[in-house]
Amino acid sequence: MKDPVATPRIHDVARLAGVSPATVSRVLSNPSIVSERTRAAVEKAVEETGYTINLTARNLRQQQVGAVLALVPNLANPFFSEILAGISETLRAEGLSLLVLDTRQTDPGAAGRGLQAYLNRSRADGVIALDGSLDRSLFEHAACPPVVQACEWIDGLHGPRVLADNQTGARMAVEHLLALGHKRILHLTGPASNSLSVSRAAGVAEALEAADLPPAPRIEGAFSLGSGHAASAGVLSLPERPTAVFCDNDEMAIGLMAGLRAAKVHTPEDISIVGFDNIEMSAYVSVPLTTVRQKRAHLGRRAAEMLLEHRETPSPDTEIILPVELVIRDSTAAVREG
Amino acid sequence: MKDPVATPRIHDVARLAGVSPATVSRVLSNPSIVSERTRAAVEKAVEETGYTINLTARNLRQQQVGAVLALVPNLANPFFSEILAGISETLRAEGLSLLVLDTRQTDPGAAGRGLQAYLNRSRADGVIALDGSLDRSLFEHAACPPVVQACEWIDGLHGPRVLADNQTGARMAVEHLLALGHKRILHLTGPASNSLSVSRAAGVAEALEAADLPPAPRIEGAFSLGSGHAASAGVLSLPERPTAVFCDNDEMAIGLMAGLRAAKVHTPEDISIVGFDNIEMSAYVSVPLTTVRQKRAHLGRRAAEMLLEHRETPSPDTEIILPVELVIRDSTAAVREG
DNA sequence: ATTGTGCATGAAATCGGTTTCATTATCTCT
DNA sequence: AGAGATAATGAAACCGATTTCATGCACAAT
Repeated sequence: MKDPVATPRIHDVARLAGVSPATVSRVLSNPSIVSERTRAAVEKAVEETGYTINLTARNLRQQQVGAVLALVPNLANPFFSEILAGISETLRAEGLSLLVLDTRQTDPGAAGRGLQAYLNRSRADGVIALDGSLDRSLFEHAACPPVVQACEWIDGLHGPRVLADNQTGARMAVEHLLALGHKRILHLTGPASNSLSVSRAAGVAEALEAADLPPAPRIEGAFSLGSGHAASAGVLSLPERPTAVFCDNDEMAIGLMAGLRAAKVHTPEDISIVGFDNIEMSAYVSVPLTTVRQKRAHLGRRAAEMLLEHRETPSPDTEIILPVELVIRDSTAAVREG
Repeated sequence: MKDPVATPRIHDVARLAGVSPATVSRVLSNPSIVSERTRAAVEKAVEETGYTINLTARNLRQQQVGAVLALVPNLANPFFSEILAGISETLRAEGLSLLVLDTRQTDPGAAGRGLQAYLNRSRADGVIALDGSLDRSLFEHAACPPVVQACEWIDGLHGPRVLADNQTGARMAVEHLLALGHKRILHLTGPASNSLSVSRAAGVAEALEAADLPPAPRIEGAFSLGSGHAASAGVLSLPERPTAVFCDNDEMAIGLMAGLRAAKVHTPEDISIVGFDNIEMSAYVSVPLTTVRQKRAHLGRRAAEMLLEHRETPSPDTEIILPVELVIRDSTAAVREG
């Protein structure tokens, strides 16, 4: 007693259409080389049987996987998920699947081990790395598929990248504060080793130097609401309280504002605040946030496109820098005291 | 001149270890049935060659894909990405990959068509559907892998589900408002047909009935910050302005507060607001939001576990309802006017 | 009429594992 | 010692497509 509705195979379609499996395959993947008569017959047979191709079999034969892996530091962070949305869009147009892996998820000790298993040509045709804190050695294996770095980058790892113009963004933010008369500007950074923090610090330094001002003091955060909130204590305890803070992302900026508000320090009257990223929420908080806009979905799309190109013709160290723009809202104002 | 560093195959390992490919395969997937001597030899050979298994080949033979597909309505929404994180965690422990698809991404017309191609046994071993707005017919095909619905559910679609206790959550929220003396309570809903909106409306009705109050008037939103913001106009133009609003999610609640604030209507003095979900941001907005907490990561984990069980022994219509809890913050206060 | 050219197609090899089945060696029990 | 059970292993079939290669045929050119 065999299964009465076993899913049809290419062989079944071939028999019904009175042709060989090879011909069916050709109709499906390269119709132009098949005569019109046969093509019609095969298409009819496909229709009748409800045949759908077995991708695993095709992939095995074609030595590919049909999927791209995205490595994100934190899936729960909307910042990354919007980039993912862009990646997904581009991949889908190519018929590729998107695999997602949260790099912070494994227990720290085994983190490398766990990841390594996924960085393999048999698991994905390519990798988009959104996490700059990973070790380059993870990717420097023969078995590792082509990698494109997006948004953040990994120290010393070669290969194509697509980044936002972090340095210019930070410079514009600080220039905006300078234009408002601020001179004591604090930089609330991400983790010190993070590539974003580094390049944004460069932008901050650039703007201050041009204005003949000393380097900005820094407080190190973790890109999270909580770390921004926690930083408020540090900001307020400084001997010379800053009149403005540039934050490495909007979440820290929002957390910081919440902390300052609790201490009766108002934005922007008492202190101006600038963020980075322009997350959707930034426009809806009680003091809409001045920030630097990155086009995240676009960044994701470009990363995916780059990966597809890179697979065809491996490009050495192409680097795409996407422009950013300053969005001025209500969290920045002219400095009050001289 | 052949490739000097072709990736090793199981055959190469077998030759080096002086055994057959079959034995190598056994060592890799079922070591206990191989003698200790041979096992050691094979493991040494694996080590030396740096062999990694070709998953596509294994999957073809084993008639599986090694991946689970998650369907999300909007990848860029943090609400879903946190559930994804939970799903990912469970899958990863099983060695399965997580495929992600944004269901709103295809052009609306072809939406079904595009999705259909992914709802196929050759693309995934199982599906976790987080989008209740999809049509059940998409899943009612022989070729569709087992489906578990999570968070939202699809009208008329059978199969296991894991949901938050939406009705109780809404009831608790409204009971909280009633206890504060509110009687004119408005319900800011998601799209009318959304399964979450429906069951939360039931909870609202339940609470009001128990208090002998008429049904709550409703305004329909779209679960977004923008739609919450837009709803403020509607709230304020009502002939009898409500003293409290229960919102179907935190984002709408935050958007609504922003809109009310702009109209100089203060929370909670002038109007109390309750949200749903307890997104991280809710604790950091200027008036920390009273809301209903769902454990999203946990929900994701349970959904994945359910799918794994369901694959082994298809369970009919198991439904898991996860408890929720009320988180009281600052956006609700006793009603001022009698 | 013969040879050459190109198109359409089928037979069979192929991708790289897993699994069945048969075989041999080893051990146990009477 | 011989029969039967058990364990370890290899040969070959298998998963389901794609692709190479060979073949047959129609048509054009000589």
